[in-house]
Amino acid sequence: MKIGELAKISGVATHTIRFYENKGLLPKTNRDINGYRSYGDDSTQRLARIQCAKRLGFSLEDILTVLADRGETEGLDHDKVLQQLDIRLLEVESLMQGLLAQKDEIIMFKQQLQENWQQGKCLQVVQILNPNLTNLTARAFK
Amino acid sequence: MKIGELAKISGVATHTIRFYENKGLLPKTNRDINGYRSYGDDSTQRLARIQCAKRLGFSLEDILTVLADRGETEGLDHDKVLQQLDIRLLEVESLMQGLLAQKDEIIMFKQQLQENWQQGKCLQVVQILNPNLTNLTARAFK
DNA sequence: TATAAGCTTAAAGTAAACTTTAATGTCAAC
DNA sequence: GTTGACATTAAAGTTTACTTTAAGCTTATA
Repeated sequence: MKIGELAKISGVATHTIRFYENKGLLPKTNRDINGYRSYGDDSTQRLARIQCAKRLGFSLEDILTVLADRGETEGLDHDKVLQQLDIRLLEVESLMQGLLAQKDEIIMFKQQLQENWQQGKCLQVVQILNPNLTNLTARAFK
Repeated sequence: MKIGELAKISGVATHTIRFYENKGLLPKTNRDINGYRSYGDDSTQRLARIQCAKRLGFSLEDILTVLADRGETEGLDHDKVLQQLDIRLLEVESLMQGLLAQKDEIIMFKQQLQENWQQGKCLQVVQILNPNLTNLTARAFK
């Protein structure tokens, strides 16, 4: 399997796969005579694991650390894994609270705006908001 | 008022204030004879507006765009501002849904982990998680 | 008078997870 | 035999909102 096919199957772009290999997230794979990377089915699984860990909220750095530790004699500690998941859970909940606060703030702002345009303390802010704003992207916190 | 005092009052660090000035978010201010920046009370308001817009989820870029447009004859369009707020509201809700999904996934993962350690499809992933993980930071999506 | 705190600048560094570039090589099809 | 799709590399670029650094003035306090 060449890198393009793996990319299609896994849904991960070719350059991302190479990037992962560079980072050490994926092992160096065999090459065909022409120098092209040649993958087996285990590669799909490996990529799937990375995607899954990402969905759980772990960074590539975290995953890398783990991969580096593989092959050591010791197994993984059940409780410690649970503990890490709990830490992440708290983080996620905290993020959700932050977003909720922001949502409320926007809603309140909208209400005030609809009630009295051009007046009041919070409306000073309106004066710096402008209809031509674009590029609103995901920026949730701080 | 020197920059340090403004920083205390506004809760924005001195280097951040200079950074904002560089970006054009704050106007170039008067200087004392010694070259120090000298601020009036309007600066606190200006900073407060920026902070408020940030709380609503707008980026510095967005805010900058707006500030650049100030001084033009035309006022702001009530409806368009509302529209922008709605867009941001949708974004925030989408982010919240993403986090909720992640939370559920972690919880399910935990359950499976507690039920049967070392077995099952999802537990393959556990095998790459490791107790030494640190540096879990806010990474919610993709 | 000495020391510490505060001010000045421009430029580079930081984080994360890629993406893009450039310059080139290989393969399958028409 | 040429076109187009796919492969290779290392290195630099992207994004956002700062933070840090370096090297040097100025001011207030003891």
